Amino acid sequence: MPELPEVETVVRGLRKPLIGKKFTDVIIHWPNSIATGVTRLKKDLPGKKILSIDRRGKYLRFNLSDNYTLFLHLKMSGDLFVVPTISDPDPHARTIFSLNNKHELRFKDPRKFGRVYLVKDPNTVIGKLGPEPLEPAFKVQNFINLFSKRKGRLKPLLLNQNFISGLGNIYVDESCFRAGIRPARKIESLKEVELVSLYKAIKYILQRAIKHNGSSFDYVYRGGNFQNHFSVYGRNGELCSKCKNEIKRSVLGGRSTHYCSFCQK
DNA sequence: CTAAAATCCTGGTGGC
DNA sequence: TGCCACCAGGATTTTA
Repeated sequence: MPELPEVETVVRGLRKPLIGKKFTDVIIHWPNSIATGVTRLKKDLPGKKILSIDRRGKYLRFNLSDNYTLFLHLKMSGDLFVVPTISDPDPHARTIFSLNNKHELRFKDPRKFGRVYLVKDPNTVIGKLGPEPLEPAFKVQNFINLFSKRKGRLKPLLLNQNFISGLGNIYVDESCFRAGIRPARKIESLKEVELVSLYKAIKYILQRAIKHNGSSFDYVYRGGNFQNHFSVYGRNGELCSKCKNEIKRSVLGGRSTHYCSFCQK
């Protein structure tokens, strides 16, 4: 489900209720989601204190005491809530992290694609991720350099987390629209001036989406409203806001793709 | 090599 | 109302 702006929004919301708390237990309703093993998680997590929470790509990272790191990936339908232990049970809560203050962190995930990792070495989880698009150190020249020797279509490359981290289906389509580039463009055909505008578009779209607390959908609503500002995503059949031609939909890399065939070259 | 398709899953929607 | 095909914000693996 969530891409960089949604994960960032979740992280910001979890800091206040979680930092300084300790895990006391973990209840696992879907063992397949525990990527680093049910036994290890049950044994090693209780007693660990949450020192800080941040994000790397689409992974939430909990920095714990004793140099442990807990990573959560929400995949398509995951979400996280901190609620009192006495709250009504949630049928979609696949993993429940008990805390030492009569509250618990619930990993809600209807589609069960989400994953939990508890590790000592963070690189085993995030070691291969590409650069963070919003890091100040990530300059336009760094972005341009990424494209050398790359082949194929633009969109699948931007979705590759080892190329650049954090982008997903929505924000790739929106960024391509803003840059005036078709998602299906061949990498080799991209001019430097186009990569510059793509770089700017990605930063602009992600920052603006974070300001709106990300995007919400019917079945995963978390308060964000950037879905009301989509230019092309999910708007196939509607008219382009810039040129009034029809927004098209195609399938690229197995993903639904939205673009304006007039504005995007 | 690239690229599409299948896979992991549930749930909502729209057509008939 | 029921049934069914299809769709979904991700990412990896298999097949062509």
